[in-house]
Amino acid sequence: MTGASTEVSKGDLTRRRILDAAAAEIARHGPAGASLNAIAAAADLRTGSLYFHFASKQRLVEAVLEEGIRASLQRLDAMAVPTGTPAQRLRAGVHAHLRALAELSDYAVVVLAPPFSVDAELDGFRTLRREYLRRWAGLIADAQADGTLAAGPEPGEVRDLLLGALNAAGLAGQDPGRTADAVFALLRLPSGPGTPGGGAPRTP
Amino acid sequence: MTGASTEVSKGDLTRRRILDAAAAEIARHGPAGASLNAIAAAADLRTGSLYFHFASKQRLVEAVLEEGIRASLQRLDAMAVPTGTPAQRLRAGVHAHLRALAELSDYAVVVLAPPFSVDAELDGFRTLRREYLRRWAGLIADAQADGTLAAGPEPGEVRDLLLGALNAAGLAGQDPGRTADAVFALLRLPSGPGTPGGGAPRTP
Amino acid sequence: MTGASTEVSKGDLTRRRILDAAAAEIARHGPAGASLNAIAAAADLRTGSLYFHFASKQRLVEAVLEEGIRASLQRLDAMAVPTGTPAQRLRAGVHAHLRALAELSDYAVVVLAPPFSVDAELDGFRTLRREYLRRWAGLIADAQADGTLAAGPEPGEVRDLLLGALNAAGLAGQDPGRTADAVFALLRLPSGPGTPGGGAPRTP
Amino acid sequence: MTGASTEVSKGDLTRRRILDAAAAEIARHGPAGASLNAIAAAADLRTGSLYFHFASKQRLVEAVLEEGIRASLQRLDAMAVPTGTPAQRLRAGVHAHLRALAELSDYAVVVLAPPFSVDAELDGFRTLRREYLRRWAGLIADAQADGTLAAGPEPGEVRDLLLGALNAAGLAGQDPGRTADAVFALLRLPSGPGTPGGGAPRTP
DNA sequence: CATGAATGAGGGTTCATTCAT
DNA sequence: CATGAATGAACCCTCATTCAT
Repeated sequence: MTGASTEVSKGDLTRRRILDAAAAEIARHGPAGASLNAIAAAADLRTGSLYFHFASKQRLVEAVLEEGIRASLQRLDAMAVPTGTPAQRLRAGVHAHLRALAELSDYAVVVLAPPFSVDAELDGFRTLRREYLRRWAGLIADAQADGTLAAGPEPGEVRDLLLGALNAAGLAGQDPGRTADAVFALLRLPSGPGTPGGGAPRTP
Repeated sequence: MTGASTEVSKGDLTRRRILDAAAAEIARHGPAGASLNAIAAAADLRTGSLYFHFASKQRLVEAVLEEGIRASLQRLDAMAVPTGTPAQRLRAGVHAHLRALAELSDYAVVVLAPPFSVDAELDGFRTLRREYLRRWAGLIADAQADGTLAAGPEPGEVRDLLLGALNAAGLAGQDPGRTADAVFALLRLPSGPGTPGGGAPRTP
Repeated sequence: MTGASTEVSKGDLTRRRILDAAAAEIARHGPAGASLNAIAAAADLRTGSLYFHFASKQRLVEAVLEEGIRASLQRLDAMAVPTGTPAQRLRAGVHAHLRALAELSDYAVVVLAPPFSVDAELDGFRTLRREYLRRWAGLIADAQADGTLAAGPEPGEVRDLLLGALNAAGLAGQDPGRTADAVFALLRLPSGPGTPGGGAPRTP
Repeated sequence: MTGASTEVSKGDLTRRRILDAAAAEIARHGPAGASLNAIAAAADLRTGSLYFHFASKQRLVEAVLEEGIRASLQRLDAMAVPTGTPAQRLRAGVHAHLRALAELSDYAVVVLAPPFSVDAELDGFRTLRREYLRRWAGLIADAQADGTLAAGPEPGEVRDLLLGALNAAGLAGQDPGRTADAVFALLRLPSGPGTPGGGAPRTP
């Protein structure tokens, strides 16, 4: 054998390079406008070599989308843990989402800006995205239940508005900390003692 | 007779058909992914004929973008008139924007979903868009000045968040009236007597 | 208008050039092995230009096949007219088929040598081919009925054997007249007065 | 143990699997249209592994052709033995050819449907094929000499017609026994006592 | 023996664009 | 105004082939 079981093979590294290049291309030109030629060039490969790692452009796009939503979900799970008050958890969720936007950059753009033709089956992506949205709806519902957020509108509606706001700021390149503060202020959330450590966690 | 100045010529009608078809194509596949063949087919023309009306694909895209932002600006001007309290004007602006989203459909998608490659010069579009954003920043600043909105964050920041929220709801096809109510509730705006006529204007 | 109604347009001429080039390519390499690049080059066009005249390679192949079987059927109709004795008509059919092979060359090869992947729908072709085979089965049945051919085997079986023999000779480039004489001799058909004019018609 | 000379090694088995898969692919899509990827997949190998057994696609095709003609020749040798009357030997040859068509299936198709691009050198195949055709010409000449077949046409001509007829029936999947009977009837060969054992040998 | 990974050439197809008619 | 016809570049993809492991 050539190494321990946790070793990343040469193929895995290439695959990652392709994914990164694809995320950048798709972020810039959309799924339909993204060029495999450009992606291959950015990954330092000939175009045909992509097909050793992904069966089609469609599959490559799908992998990028999945990767993006998977990483976002992971961040949300890590921060918005089920302990704490609804307000605390809501604030943590906001921070997680903004962090994902900032850290995943191209992947986030791809995932979050999808009016355009994510038309195909993409089942893996859709499943993960639904899970992400469901998680958020839960956070919102709890916050509505204890009065942190206005109780009238449906949780799904509120979630769409909130994520829409966060995405717009994140895609525009706003600093996550500032954005979080602004959102909390607009929503009239008490900013003080809710967050452990007395302040909003910033991205490192 | 081909004379009277207010008459819409055959050419103008064709131009409009092309614009509508282009807006739909771009909304579906993005500027890069939109096909002139498909646009021409939807407008009941041969592809080459497009070039009588628009000098290039770039110019056609530009015209669609301009048309979308122009119509949005027009709606904003018509509703958020400089009379009334800041709160009233803010509420009117929200209604105008949601209305534009609902009524302009494809054009709105094109204008509002812009991470992707609006790469070229597009000066006309950019000028109008800047004007639209400036107008909104004004509404926000006034609302912050009288306490309707939290005063901490910068007006531009707030505007991006607010429009981001509205766009997300609008693109998702939410009912404008419901969305407006939800937004006002979240922002803790008094919903009652602020709006002339005693309630939120709905789209007809 | 630019000319009389029977005029062949520039497009029609190009279409014919493409068909001829395609027939040659397909005859040489089979449908699957035929290259649109090569066909376009032989027709003095760039590859993409083919698509103005044919929607796909599949459609082009289909058109070649149809053209070949159509021309064969036309020759059969012209020669094996329903007057005359069964023997006369059978002999005329043989001459017509051999003539088609000789005159249509590439088209004939394409039509007659089809073990390979004529996999798609090709309805037009199949209909014409069935008609051609039906016509031949009729000729054979009549010849069996009056003793010209042995009566035991089914007409369809005999037709397949006979056409198989003719095709093999034709594709090998044998002279049609010689081949016809050989076939008649093997089948012990009286060669003399059966053919109007006292002999087998030769290709000019 | 890997030793004994009659043992089939693992490599030989793999080689056979490749040949079978190649014959099927070529039969379906022609030599030019056949894909090494598909062949490898059908043989349960990665594409690159084919090159351990065959130096190139060309060589693989050549091996399939050789195998097909070699097996046909072997059958002809086994049945059309130089004892017996010319008529008996002709009949035996017909049976041998039809049997080869039925039993070799894909290999037979590949060998017998050769308008398409057997373009390369393929010396082994050509030599064997020439031998096969020479053998047949001998059978025919003898049959012409004793009046079993019409004496006019050249033996090579007759052979092409006869094999063309048999191939057409064989490729169409006709039952070998029926086909043989039909051929003998059409050629007015006495069907009775000529065949040893009093009847046409059928395929088991 | 076989695979994983890559390559360059070519495959069929669609693209935006041009221009004579 | 609009079309028919053509083009060259780019598209996504598959090919046969190589070679280190």
